Amino acid sequence: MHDNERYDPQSIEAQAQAFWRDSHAFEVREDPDKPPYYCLSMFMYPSGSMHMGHVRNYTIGDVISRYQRMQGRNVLQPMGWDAFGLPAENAAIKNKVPPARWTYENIAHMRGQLQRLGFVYDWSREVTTCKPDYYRFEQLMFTRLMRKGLAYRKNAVVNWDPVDQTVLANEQVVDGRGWRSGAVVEKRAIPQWFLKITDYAQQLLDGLDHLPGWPEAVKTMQRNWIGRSEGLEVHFALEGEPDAEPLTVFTTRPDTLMGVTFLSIAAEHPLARRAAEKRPELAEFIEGLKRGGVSEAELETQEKRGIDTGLRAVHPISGETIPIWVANFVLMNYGTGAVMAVPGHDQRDWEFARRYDLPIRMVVVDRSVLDALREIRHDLSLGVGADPMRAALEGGQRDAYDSGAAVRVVEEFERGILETGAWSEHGWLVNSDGFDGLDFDAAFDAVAARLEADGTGCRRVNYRLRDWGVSRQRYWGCPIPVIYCESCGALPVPEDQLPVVLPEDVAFSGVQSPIKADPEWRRTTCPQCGGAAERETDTFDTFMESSWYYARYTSPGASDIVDRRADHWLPVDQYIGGIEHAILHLLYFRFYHKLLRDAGLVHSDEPATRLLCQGMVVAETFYREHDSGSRVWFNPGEVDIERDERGHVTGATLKADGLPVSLGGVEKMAKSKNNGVDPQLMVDRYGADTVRLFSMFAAPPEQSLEWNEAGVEGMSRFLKRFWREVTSHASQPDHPVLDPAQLTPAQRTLRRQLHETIQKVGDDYGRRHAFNTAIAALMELLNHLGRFDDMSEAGRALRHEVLEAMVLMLNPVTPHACHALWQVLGHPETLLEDQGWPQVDTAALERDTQTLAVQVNGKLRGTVELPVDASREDAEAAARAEPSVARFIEGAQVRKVIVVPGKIVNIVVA
RNA sequence: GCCGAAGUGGCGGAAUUGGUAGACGCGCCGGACUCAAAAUCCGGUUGUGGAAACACAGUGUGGGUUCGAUUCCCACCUUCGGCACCA
Repeated sequence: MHDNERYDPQSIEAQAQAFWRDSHAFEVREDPDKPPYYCLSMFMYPSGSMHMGHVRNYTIGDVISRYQRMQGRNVLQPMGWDAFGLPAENAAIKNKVPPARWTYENIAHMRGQLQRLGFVYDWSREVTTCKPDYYRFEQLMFTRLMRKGLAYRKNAVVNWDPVDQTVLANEQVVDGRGWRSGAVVEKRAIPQWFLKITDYAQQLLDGLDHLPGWPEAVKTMQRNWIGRSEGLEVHFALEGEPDAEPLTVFTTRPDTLMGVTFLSIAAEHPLARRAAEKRPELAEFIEGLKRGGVSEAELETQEKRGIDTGLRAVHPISGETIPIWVANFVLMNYGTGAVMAVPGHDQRDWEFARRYDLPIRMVVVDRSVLDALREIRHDLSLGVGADPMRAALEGGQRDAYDSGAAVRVVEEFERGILETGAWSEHGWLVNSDGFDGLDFDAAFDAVAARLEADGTGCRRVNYRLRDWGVSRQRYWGCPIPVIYCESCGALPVPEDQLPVVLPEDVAFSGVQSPIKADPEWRRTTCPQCGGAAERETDTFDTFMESSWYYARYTSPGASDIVDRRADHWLPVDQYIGGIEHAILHLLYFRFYHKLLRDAGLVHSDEPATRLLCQGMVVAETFYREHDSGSRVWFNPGEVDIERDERGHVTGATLKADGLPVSLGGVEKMAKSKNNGVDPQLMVDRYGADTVRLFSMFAAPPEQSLEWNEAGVEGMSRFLKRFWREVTSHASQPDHPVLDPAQLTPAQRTLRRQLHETIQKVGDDYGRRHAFNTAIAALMELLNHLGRFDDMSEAGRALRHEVLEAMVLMLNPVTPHACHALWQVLGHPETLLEDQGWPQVDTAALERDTQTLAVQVNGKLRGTVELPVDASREDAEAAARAEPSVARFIEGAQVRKVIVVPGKIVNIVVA
């Protein structure tokens, strides 16, 4: 039996955790009699020790899992390790430990931390992605994709450190320089493996419409990332080379075709390279563009620069000569690597044209300009085309025809386009030969028809999404299962030779991958001709492992990627992870599920039906500035906050010396600002339940959560109070039985509050995932109970009902305390095995009266208490009679009265 | 640069479908208990004016729609997340 007075989290938690562990309480099997529920939290990168972001993510998953289990579902909640990746290599260099050893030690430590927080996983399904028993199936899948033609090899650009002679991750490029060597990074094209995610672009887009349980923000970001656009491919013949391959561009604005004044191509475009052979200044310019990294943020924020290639194209409709420029903002891997420039109607082209003095032409106008032009045309009997219009505007005839106003409208609009900036809205065409007067849609169709008839273009759907480059030139990753043979080419490693094992016991200097440095490892024989051959030494992007782990959990020990058990559990019912994964991981995850489906391994279209993206954990920062300007950061635990008598923060002092420190604002918990709070320390100080409770209470799950130790103490106080309330009630010798029909008004009120709380908490946990308000409702209920000092038999019976329901409702968040208190309340069985969610007694919810707010002209002036069945007339009469209201309508004319039953009466007076 | 999100008391946040802004917690102020302190319990706490009743203002800024807007629309500001090799 537990100590009836004092709440001692350390011993309670040790007992509960031992029980869950020893009884294998959360290991599940497929059970035809119970509805399955698959609750998945994003698995852990084994960085060394758990941080608050993990605590938050996994508490959410654990609360949902335990809640769903109380709803009678067969809940699968697994955990694993996303164990390959760059940090292990960095740690290896720093600490002179092989990446494998560092990783396995971290996993062992962090697994213990998860258990100490009371997160209950089915550990029999644990996956560790750096082990051959996991990655052999990743290799198997890849070889199958190769055979299907969904994996292919092509050149792609990477960040190259010319000093270290190595490829750098974008993260390792700081201000355009290698993070270790400090050398200016270059772009370099090397052959790499790709998966054809673009073949699935339309499916990935359409699938979003069938995911009502995913946040709109994530779906919108994915839609924009996939970036479907409908437009035209336009072929511009090269001047003087009618038989050469034309320069093809893609445009979503065919209505602006007649406003093209130049073409822009990427530096890597074949035409640019060809032209550079004859023009040293062009070659130099292109060479200069190789400096710097490859990240899109870096490319897109660069100053827009370009150079004339000297090549000329022919406009497919007007036959005009159009110059071809190389521009640094044109990306080779988007569209065709070439764009038509319409400076009058595209802001980026406009800026480029102004900078290099290229012509700007107005070919689309708004309604008012179109009408003005029509007026001028009528008066002057001229067409809308460029030259007649110019003649009309410049010919000095405007006054003679009394069209000055119309002329000014046109001139002003055109001046805007020439001098202020591009007009990029849809409008009506002018200066466009036979297309004048057409609107966007009509022009689109007319231009498409014209080009298709001439063979100079066609309609086309284009996606922004690019194929997924999966090659990494690193050691600590899954080896790509490919063999290169001089005579047979690139071949998949035969299935019976998998896995291709990554050696773990290696010396790692950081400059070169040990498997690249080891000729023995590389050497193999060709599976086709039996001749000497070499292995691929690149490894997979770690997003490969995290794209299918959710499926492997369903089929532990399966001899294929997954087995039939996958369809029992999939799709995942609830997936939980950080918003930073909104695009990349979650798109690859969805893509991979479709690959598994098309391989016949699963029979659903999407991997997860509901998604919750939790926010970051942030904390206040504290620092002192040295004379040199450098800052020393102090952990929140080392600092005391000072306040004035109103509670405003006035400053902070360091505990160590009592002298002031500066406040640096609230930031994401990070080593660089030393504001990380160690979960382990918090668990040691307050217990896991308190840490879990605070992380669920302090903010709604999708917002950022500010860690604040005073708030943690508040949660500890609540749990102590609850513990005392239950234990002192349980110390009463007898247990009267509740008769709901025989209650006093005060008892009925408390019972109504209880059942309203049951209703709200269930809705908050299950539907809204608003754990913070669920906990607030339980706190309120405890406050009501604290004021309820009825020690009659009925009063004590009601208290018992309230406390029992509260133990059940708090159980998902604070399972250790509830495990103990359930027994304190006299239940011989454990809460886990036998108890469902408390039932709402709808009879207890009924009320006799309700409160209506009364407004005069929308301002609250009072409230009235009325029977629940009061009519609108009764409500209006009671509202008018209320003295605080009557004052404001006296002597005024009542224009209108709005009655919203059960809510409000608004009296509108003149 | 592009895509997405957020902004409410001293602080974290609540207000679920356009209907009483500030639930709940922290902090602070006052009180009880105590020789005292801690712990605990009780009360108060958006701002301004007022002894009070009460009045006025108030949800990032500026506009708009509505009987009524934290909630819907337009523009803007600030902060945060992502941008394809961090995971």
